[in-house]
Amino acid sequence: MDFETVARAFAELEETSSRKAMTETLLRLLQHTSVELLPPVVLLLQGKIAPNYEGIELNMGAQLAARAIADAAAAPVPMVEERLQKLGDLGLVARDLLETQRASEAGGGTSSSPRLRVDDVFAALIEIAEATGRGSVQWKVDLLADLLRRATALEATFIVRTVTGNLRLGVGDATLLEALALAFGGGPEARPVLERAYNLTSDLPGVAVRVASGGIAAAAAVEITLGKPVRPMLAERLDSPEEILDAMGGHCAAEYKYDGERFQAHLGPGLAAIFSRRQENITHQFPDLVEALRVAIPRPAIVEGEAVALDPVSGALRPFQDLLRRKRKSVDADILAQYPVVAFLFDLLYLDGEDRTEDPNEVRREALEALVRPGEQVQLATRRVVTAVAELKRFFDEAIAEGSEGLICKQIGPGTGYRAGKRGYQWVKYKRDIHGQLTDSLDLVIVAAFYGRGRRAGTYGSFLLAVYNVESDTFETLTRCGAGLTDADLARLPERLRPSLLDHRHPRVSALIEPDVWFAPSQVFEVIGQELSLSPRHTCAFGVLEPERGLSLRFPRFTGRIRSDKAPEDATSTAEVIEMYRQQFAHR
DNA sequence: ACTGCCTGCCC
DNA sequence: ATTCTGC
DNA sequence: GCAGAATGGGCAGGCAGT
Repeated sequence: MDFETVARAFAELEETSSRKAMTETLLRLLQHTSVELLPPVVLLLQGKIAPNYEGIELNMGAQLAARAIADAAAAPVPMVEERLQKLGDLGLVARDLLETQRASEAGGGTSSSPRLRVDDVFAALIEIAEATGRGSVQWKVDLLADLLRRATALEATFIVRTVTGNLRLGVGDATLLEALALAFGGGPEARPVLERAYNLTSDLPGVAVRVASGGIAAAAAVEITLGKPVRPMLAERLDSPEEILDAMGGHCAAEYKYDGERFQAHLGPGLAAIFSRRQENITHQFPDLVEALRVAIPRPAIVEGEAVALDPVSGALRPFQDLLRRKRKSVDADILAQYPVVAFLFDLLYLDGEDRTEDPNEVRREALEALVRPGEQVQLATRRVVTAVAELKRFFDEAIAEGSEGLICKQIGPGTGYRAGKRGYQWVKYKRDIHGQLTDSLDLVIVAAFYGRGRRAGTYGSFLLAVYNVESDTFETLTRCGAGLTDADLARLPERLRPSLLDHRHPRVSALIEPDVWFAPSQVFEVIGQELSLSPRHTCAFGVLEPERGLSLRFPRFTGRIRSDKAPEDATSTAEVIEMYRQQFAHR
């Protein structure tokens, strides 16, 4: 199969917004794909080269792709960057530059190289992924540049986007499953069957091959397998206990929401694997946990929990940032001692060869409690069934006091099986955003901006925001912010900010980050976030709490309010943010 | 040997 | 992670 | 409400340049 066929379908998908029409396009593509080619085609549609749990990475992103585009189109890298600023998409830059180059060369030898096949492209991507060691960065760039030279401008667009992990077709797993159901399952009725097969195995190319060669029956026969990660059930968010109990039907099981890393452990004879929320195999990060889980869970099982960092001295729970120290390739005895972790288990998906995902929530929890022999490193998530708003509030306060983020509230009763791969209101997270003594939001000064990508091409994508340091009369950066901005906001902001545009950093602004454009401090954004963290990149209170570190905001977003009533000097101050940071630990 | 840049992946 | 938008 | 695409902070690890 020519890659051009895939690229044409991609282009059609990109231009379509109707989901129905997109599914039709996908259907046609899939029907023209042989079973042998189905895995690469499905993976390319997912923008991947392997399922997540296989751990194959390109280790090539936008910067290296830009170099390859420059090579292939015989253009200087700055020209690539200049086009990127305008187009907001490296794939479009590749198309643009290659078209220009080829138009100018058209008179010369029109030796059209042989067409790229899907296999060629896929094999080249795998080769890029496999390149490591000295000289490998340049080798990756060379491989991609070669591929782009052999590609049409349209093909290059999607090759580049695949490499940068940003396909932007409007096609996700759900749309692909719908199309697979139509193509090989006999109709839309097959979708739930395929969805289930995917959610239980995290292996979309595998599901595609199964249904294409064995029909719907083969897909229906898919089962949970030890060693293959199940796609996790996810929670929606609500902000008040009233809404939550309402959504839950008056009662729910509330569990502490620990601020760590969610994991799924697969334990069986001769097998112990731990997967992350996105199905990455992270077994190597937690050798101690693997051993503790083996001891605590003596039977074949799949359990889910949260791994949380501990203070090695006091044993108290530590913030998420501490856990990140564990995210490494090799975890030796020093790291184990320095960054101990504890697991809080909260679900059971599989036990003694049996799929337990259809069991109601409370049945799974009871089975988990009966199964696990808790120890120092393996415990059960604190849980309480609540039936009243006041009770839920009290439990929430307890959770915060004990160092967790809040609660996950779970529906109980008939029909509350584990909905693998779904985000819904069967589980609801309840957590609090930052709130200081004086305000429950932050008023931050826009000091710079970054050009937008994708749908934000041609306007700003995010802003660099600062607090006001009263003593030094300077503006210190606290965070970038791009979430919460509507299309309307983004449409009018450039005009509003134009009078403040500067060539260089304003002398009263202190920043370590290099943005695309600078502004004289003038506009004030109202922003919320979950909590303040120590930051190596932001200058707010730099060096005050820790050497070489300032403060930043976790999960920042714009509230929609521009404080035109406030001057930059009326923004939240450095001192206030320091006080807020200290306040975070007051109730722990 | 040190440092900065880039990437991947947690949240 | 959170948020916005088109269907 | 779903699905997808925008956007955030921050850590380790690998490579390249010095």
